[in-house]
Amino acid sequence: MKVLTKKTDYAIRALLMLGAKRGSYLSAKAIAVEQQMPYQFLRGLLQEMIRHNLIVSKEGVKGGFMLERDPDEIRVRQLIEIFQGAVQVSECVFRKQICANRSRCVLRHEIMRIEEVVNSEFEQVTIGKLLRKLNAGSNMMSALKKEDKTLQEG
Amino acid sequence: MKVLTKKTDYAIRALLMLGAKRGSYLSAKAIAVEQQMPYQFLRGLLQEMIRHNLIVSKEGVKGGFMLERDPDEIRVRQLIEIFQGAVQVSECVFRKQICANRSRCVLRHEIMRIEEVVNSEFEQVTIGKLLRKLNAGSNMMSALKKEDKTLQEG
DNA sequence: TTTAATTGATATCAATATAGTATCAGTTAG
DNA sequence: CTAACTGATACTATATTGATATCAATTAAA
Repeated sequence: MKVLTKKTDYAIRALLMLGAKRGSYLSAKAIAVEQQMPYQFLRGLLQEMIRHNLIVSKEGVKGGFMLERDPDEIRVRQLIEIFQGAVQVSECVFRKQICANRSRCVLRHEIMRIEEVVNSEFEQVTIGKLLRKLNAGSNMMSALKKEDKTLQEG
Repeated sequence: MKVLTKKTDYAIRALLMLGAKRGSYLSAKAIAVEQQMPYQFLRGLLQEMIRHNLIVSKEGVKGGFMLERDPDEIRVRQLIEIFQGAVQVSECVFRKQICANRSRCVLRHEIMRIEEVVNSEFEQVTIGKLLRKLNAGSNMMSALKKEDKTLQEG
């Protein structure tokens, strides 16, 4: 069971880079190299994010992409919805319809409850929050490097 | 983002049927017909569950499958692990390895936290619990039918 | 004004995962 | 003996995921 697909993973990391360079344009190539992602694949993701008004672009030399919204307003939940579709339990049947199969119903109900838990968790993770952790951590890393060889797990 | 695949969905519902008929053998065919699942596909799932000691089987005429363990000890989390693999975030890298990419690290850490929430939720849902809901609900359904046309959502 | 660095748009492909089917051998109750 | 079963396994189809390729349009700068 995979929580994040490559698309979402790449998209989030691209946004983190854009969030760290707010105000200036960053090219797809620069992101792809830095984050080690397939260039053309990433470009597709960036275009998708433009369509969802998360970022803007500028064509031509010195062009690139720039964060459009406040990083604290960009939620991982939305990114999951864009790139993986909304979290959903097996097939959705119409509301107020008679349950063809009772056990299916009970199971669905239970899963829907968990689904909401998951959604609210992802709702709370924003690009802004991740950026702050990123910054806080980089100091921690250096500190760790000096006093201990044990680094963070990959 | 699909939480349960058909495999897990079918497996759980098959277990619910077996749980409702504890002590006697139920054939794959009976389950497939009642639950409207593809017969051969279901058989594969049942065999997988035998391998994991969740159920036992008897060959020949009047053979079939029977629940091996206490329904309260069969957790949806385990079924997800069997049929969809353990919940995991993008690719796993070895522990205590140096983080090649810091943003990947931070992201992973956050997702792992949510992953644990999801796991503990699914850990708490057992076949036993679902069975009790199933029984509780069937009464409710009849009650509803009498006083109101509004039935449960599919 | 030409050129190189860029995005826009889109087509295609490969790999993997999911869902489902088919077949045949072995077991067993009646 | 036979029909109703499971065991085992091979196969197919479809969908999803991940990735590549191509060409036109735009733009900063030499």
